[in-house]
Amino acid sequence: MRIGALAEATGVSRDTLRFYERQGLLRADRRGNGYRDYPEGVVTLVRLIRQAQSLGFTLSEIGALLQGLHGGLSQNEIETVLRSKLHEIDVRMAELAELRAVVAARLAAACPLGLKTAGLLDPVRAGP
Amino acid sequence: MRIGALAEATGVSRDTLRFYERQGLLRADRRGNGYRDYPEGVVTLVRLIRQAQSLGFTLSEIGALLQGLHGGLSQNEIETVLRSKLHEIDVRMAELAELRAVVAARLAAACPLGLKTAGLLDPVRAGP
DNA sequence: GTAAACCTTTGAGTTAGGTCCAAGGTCAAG
DNA sequence: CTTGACCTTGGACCTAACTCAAAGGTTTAC
Repeated sequence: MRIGALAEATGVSRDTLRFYERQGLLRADRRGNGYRDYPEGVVTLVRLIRQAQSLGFTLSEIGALLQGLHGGLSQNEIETVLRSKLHEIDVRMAELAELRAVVAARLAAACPLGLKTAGLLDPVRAGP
Repeated sequence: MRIGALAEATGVSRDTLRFYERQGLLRADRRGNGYRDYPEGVVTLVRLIRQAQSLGFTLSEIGALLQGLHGGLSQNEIETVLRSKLHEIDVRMAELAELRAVVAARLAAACPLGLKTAGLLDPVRAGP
């Protein structure tokens, strides 16, 4: 698969794909003429990168994860990386749940406002 | 409250606090000598900003939300903003749950690898 | 054989979100 | 009345993650 097709298939620009390669996230074989030739499954990989990214992981974090998955690390190291990512995800999810509760409470309270006098953006409380 | 105390209380640098002010996220009164004087509740506000930020909201998104909360928008507009934020949070949470499943499945499978031959980073499947 | 649509590289520019620094004003303590 | 810890501004600089442009090689289509 050449870069144009990959760009087309993933919605990620050629420039960005080349950028990801420089960052070590993607790898491509080369044809005789110097053109990149992406291996099978690269579309899925690019999609995973974008997904992880949209969730706040940096490219270098993703790179570390992929290095593991790519066989550069031992079984044990891979597990460690995955476990720590899992933990991060759980933390993020908990934070999101918290933020959601704050926003939902504000919404439920129809937000009478008094930003200065009330506790600004404290979670809405029950009692007086 | 002066800027140093706020920085101390929130763990956010003075420079960053001034930056947030330029971005319209924070507001401070001025004392006779020109020093910023932050109103009550600002610590909570800064913490909320950081929290939202850590979840992938941009400063300008946060700014829009705060404009609403700050009374610049009508009750109705505020509700709309909050509802749309709530929706975004829900989408994010769903995405996170998905990513978590992928990573967890990889981990459970102890990731035998074969990145090239297997579907790279597809969720691990059951049957053949 | 030439035009269009691909591809290559290098290198500069952009945006977001800070971070640092210089030059200087303010204020409490000794 | 100086020292030190505050504060002010303006502007330069930094990293991440792109994005674009220039100059040129390759393939396919006519």
